[in-house]
Amino acid sequence: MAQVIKLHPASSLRASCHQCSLSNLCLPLAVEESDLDRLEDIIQQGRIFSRGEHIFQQNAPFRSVYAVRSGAVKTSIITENGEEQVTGFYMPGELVGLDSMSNETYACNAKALERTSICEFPVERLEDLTARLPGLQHHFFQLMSQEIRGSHQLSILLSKNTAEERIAALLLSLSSRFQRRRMSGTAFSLPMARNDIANFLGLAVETVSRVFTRFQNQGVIKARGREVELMDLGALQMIARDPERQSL
Amino acid sequence: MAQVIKLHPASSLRASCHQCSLSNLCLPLAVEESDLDRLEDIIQQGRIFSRGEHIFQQNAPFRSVYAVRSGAVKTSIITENGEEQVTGFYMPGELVGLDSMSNETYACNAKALERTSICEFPVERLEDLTARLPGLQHHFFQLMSQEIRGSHQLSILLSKNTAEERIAALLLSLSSRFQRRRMSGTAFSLPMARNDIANFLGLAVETVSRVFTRFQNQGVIKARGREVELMDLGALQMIARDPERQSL
DNA sequence: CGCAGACTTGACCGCGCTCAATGCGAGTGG
DNA sequence: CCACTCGCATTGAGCGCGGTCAAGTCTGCG
Repeated sequence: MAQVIKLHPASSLRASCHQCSLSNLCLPLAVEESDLDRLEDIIQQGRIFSRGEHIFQQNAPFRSVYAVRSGAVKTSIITENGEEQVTGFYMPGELVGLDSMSNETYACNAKALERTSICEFPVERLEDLTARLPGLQHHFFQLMSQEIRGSHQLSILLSKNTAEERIAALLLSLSSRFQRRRMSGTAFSLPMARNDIANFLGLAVETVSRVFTRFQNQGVIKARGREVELMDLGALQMIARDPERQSL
Repeated sequence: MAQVIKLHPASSLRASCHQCSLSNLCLPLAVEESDLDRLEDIIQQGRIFSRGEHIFQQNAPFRSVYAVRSGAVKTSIITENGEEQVTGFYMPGELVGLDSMSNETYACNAKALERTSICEFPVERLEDLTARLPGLQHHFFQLMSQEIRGSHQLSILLSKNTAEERIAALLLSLSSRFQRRRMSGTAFSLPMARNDIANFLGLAVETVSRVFTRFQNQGVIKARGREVELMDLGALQMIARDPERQSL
């Protein structure tokens, strides 16, 4: 079982919310510098999970929410008939586990898609803290609200859009999330397998594969394995946005 | 524009969170009696909306979340291409608007499906209060978390299940929500039109209609217009749950 | 080097969408 | 009271997107 890695003296780790390049994503701008110290006191920072390792498992007792620091995380639910449904992909700066805050147990599985560094927020102490820091409470309301809206967006995607539209939307979402981290928004490596993409988007793997090659033949993307290059962002946006697009 | 109705002296209105038969749905059991008084101070109670009237509109400045007291509410998003997507139906005791707490504006429209009574929670004052009452804060985290999970469930329904399974699941959801209010869980009147059901479930109206008649021919339900009677709950659960069901 | 898992490609078919017509109940006015 | 209309619901015919099944190919890892 992975443990908190202590490569540095505690003081160096303590300081890292301030230093962390993600702090304005994962943490609120609204949180004062002084409040940041209080937050850091309760956080377990930088635990490493290797590829395929679970961060938490469905139905395990709920203790913490988790921020992705590097790498990528996939969340999924095992339905009553034993099938897996991928509910989300989480990139650095994003919070995992907010959907479990109503329960005594985790509502989904969270698994590292690659070597991933995670910060842990124990909820019991977090709720004490949010009660004392109105800015932090507001931030958490915001984060959860965003999660709801994101999930609504996903529902729309799944219920109204074609395979091409769904995949274009996913590629654009990943693009903007890479770009937010000052990485290339047009050439990146997909952290997840085709299977996960298909499952997440409610498609068959074969369909995902076909759409990828179709996009490639149209010159919209280049893809080899998990390496993707978005050649024509405009075209992708057209595809994702406009169900009634005419040509190409 | 509808105004707060003042049929009773203020004192009578003031007391009604205690009296309200929904209080253990809409409000936390965790909230102490004494805290309930504080909550009541900030609530606008019992405003009436007639059928088709908006409770709030997408992109309007966000001020409040709303609890349904009687009637029913439909929320929807207008997408960039001008299409409507129904994101939820809200019954008495349920909170509307939680998906907007990350924003300065409402993320969706909320419309009364029938004559509906609504309690309003101004968020600015609510956040002050939740910061002082840990139980209330916890309750709101729970409510929002439930909303996320519900939306994930919807995503699964939309991405994995057939038309019959989706409709069976909706009927069962409505059934249990009516039952929670001590109303019949087997015979009720749908608050929404077929169109809304279709939109919500990502289906065509024609498909909804066909599935209703198919269910009826199988003796699983009786339906005439919006009046529905669930004849065989077990069968419905079978249909909703098990994609690999054999007979019937 | 060889195997397993991931990805691609092809052939076929069925669910659910589209288009179009009809049924039906409620509200309106002559 | 009936004729008319309008919105909503139902029913039918046809078809296309994407699922399923089945090979085949590529890739990485031991």
